[in-house]
Amino acid sequence: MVEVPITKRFCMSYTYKHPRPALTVDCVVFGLSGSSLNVLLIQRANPPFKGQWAIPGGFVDMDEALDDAARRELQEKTGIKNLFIEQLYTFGGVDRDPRERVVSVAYMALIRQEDCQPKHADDAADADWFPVGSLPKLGFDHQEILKMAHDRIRNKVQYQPIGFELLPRKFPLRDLQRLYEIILDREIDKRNFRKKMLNMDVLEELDEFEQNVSHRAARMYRFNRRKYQQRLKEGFHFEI
Amino acid sequence: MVEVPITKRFCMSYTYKHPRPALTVDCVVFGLSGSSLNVLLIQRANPPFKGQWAIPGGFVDMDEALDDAARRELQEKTGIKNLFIEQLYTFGGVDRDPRERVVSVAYMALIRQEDCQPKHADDAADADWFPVGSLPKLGFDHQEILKMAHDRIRNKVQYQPIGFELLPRKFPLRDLQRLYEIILDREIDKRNFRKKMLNMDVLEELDEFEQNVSHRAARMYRFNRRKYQQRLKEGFHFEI
DNA sequence: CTATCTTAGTGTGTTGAAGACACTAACTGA
DNA sequence: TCAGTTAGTGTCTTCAACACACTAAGATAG
Repeated sequence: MVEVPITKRFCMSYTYKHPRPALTVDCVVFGLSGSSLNVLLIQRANPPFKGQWAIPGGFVDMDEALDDAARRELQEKTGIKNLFIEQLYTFGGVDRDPRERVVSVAYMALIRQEDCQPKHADDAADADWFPVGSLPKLGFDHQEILKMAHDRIRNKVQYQPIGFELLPRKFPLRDLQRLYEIILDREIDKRNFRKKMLNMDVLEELDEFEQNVSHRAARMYRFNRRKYQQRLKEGFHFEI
Repeated sequence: MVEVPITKRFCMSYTYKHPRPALTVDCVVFGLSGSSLNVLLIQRANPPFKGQWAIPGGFVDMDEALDDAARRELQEKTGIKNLFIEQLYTFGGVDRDPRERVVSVAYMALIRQEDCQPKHADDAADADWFPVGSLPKLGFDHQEILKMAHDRIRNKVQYQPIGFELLPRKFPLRDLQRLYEIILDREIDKRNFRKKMLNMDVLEELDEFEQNVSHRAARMYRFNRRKYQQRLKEGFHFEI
């Protein structure tokens, strides 16, 4: 069971008694723009699937944990450091990659889209946001990964306060409601939504209001993580 | 990105330009006995952690998908072929294994415990069932894996009909209730339980009764997967 | 065969949350 | 000051969750 690289220094190659799959992380990055939930995709600069769009990803270094690899990858692609990530699923079909066996640990990340200018990494011809409703054809099994991520966010947003990761720190309730409407793809009654959300008592009512709107300005709120954690301990469950 | 083994035939070794972690699957196998939820553990025959208990696992072959590796592993350890498995999480901390970097895809399996005689594989000194409430000290990060599996089954049993995987095909409602009481670790009201369960209309009422009991015999039921699938499409949600 | 023991099997009332629903308040700009 | 736009608010109905206790059926022992 013990396999040690026998050559390392001089020829930079690594030898094992048994073959090993390559290990990568792939990240489905969600962002929210005015009216749609979006995914960050990169356009592949190299074969296979050259020119096609795919979700960003890369190899796991030997000295970094999986989460760290995902974070690094995302920082390279988006420039953002401390974003919300969560492991999604590991895809290990034998022929996922036409070149060789590659096992990929997929992550999901949520990001405040306005904070982020997609960067063109050197392995990408382009990088851009696409609404989840109208995605281009994707390379590899990324369609499947994306579907799983979409299912996951749609589910999870309903019982964990992860939606806030997509909004600015301070937001009017209208925007929070819109977020849920976009992700869940259904209309929500304004009064019931406010009642429920405010009753959970995890939002902080601020003495600030929207700026530069040509109508009554809405009050701003902020998610209070401290209060949320505390309420969790009291047996509370976030639910929308 | 393209790494091809350069030697293969003669010395049976595999060389890559970059180092690769070893890849394993580990399985948390749950079974139900009279009064407790149990986990199948093996006692390690070799270092590291020799003599300590651990969850069964092994290396992923190059020509098998991850799920297949988990199934194979389980068949080797329990002799059972078609059991319920579900991918849990992938553990990839840098120092999980003292020998070298090992990334492990953890699975959860549910099994009808009475159908299963744990087999002593050659890498195990022993194999046995332990109640989740009183586990021995475990090697590696298996404590953490097990906790995650336990959390997962406790959650999932409430909104997916996976509990049936732990029971014989035909069972009295009492046993089903007991299953939930054991897994959720709380008492459930008999009338409410029956009302709810039967109203979901996914159980088949059989014309069979318990045998060899010294009191009124309970009617037997069977989970009807076909009906369940059908009801799902109608927008139904299993919930207990 | 009768009494006792044990578990199976059943219905109702109360309470609280979810959801449907429409108007007034506040601010802007012409 | 009037028109336009969005913010912000309360009540009623309905349905599911939960609490709760007795009768029915079969087995066994005297």
